[in-house]
Amino acid sequence: MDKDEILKALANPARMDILNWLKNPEEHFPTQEHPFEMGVCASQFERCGLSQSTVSAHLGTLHRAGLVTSKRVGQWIFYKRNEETIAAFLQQLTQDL
Amino acid sequence: MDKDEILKALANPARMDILNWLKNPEEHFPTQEHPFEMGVCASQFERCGLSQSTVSAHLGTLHRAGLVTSKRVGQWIFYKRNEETIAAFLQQLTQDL
DNA sequence: TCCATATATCGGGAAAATCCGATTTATACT
DNA sequence: AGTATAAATCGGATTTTCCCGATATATGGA
Repeated sequence: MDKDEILKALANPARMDILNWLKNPEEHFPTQEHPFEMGVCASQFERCGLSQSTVSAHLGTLHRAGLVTSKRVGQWIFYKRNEETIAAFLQQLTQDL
Repeated sequence: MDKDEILKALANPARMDILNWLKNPEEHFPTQEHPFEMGVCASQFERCGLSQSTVSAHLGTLHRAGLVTSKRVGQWIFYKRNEETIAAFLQQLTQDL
C-alpha cells in the first residue's frame, strides 16, 4: 500500500470519476451486457470521452496503485474497486494527515 | 474546499512532509527562535534541502489548497496547519471515495 | 488458420509540475 | 535615505503527466 502512489492516482479527475462510477455500475454503465458481478468491462469507461489507449492507461494507473482489481474473462477484462486497499488508504491518510 | 486541488497538493512528497512536520513544530524545527504559537516561519522549511523559491512555491500551493494558514508578523510569515480544512477534506474523501 | 474483438503498448506532441538562481517586493532597523 | 532580512515572483531548464493514433498482443469463434 503505497500512499504516495495512491495520492498521485487520485489526483486526476478522470481516474477519480472511474473510481466513483465503480461504486454504482448498474447506474453508470447501463449498456454493459455482462453481469455486474464480474465487474465493469474496460471498454465501458470510454464513455468518459477519452480514447481507448488513454482509458487503458488510467486503468493501469489505478490498478498499479491497488485501487482496483482486474480479472480477465475471455477476451474481456473486468474491473472492480478494491475496497480493502481503499479503506486501508483512508485509514492511513486519516492517521497520517 | 476544492477536493481535486487538495489531492494535487497532497500528491507531492515535499508538501506532504511539510504538512507532517507542522504537526510537531517543536520536534522538527528546533532552530526556530520565534514562539511556536505564531506558527512556523517560512524559511524553516528550507531544511528539506529545497531552495527558498521552491519552498515558497510549495507553501503557496498548500495555502491555495487551504491546507495551511499564513500570518505575517513583521518581516516573517508564519504557517500553521488548517485543521478545519484538513478534517473537512478527510471527511469528504471518506464519503466520496 | 483466418478474422473479429478487446486490451496493452509504442511513439510522440502538448501541457503541467518541479526545481533553480536571479530579481523584486515588503518589512524593519539605523 | 540606506542597508539588511524574509518572502514572492520571474525566466528558464528538466521531468512528468496526459492524450492521441497506430500498432502489437491476447482471446474467441468460424
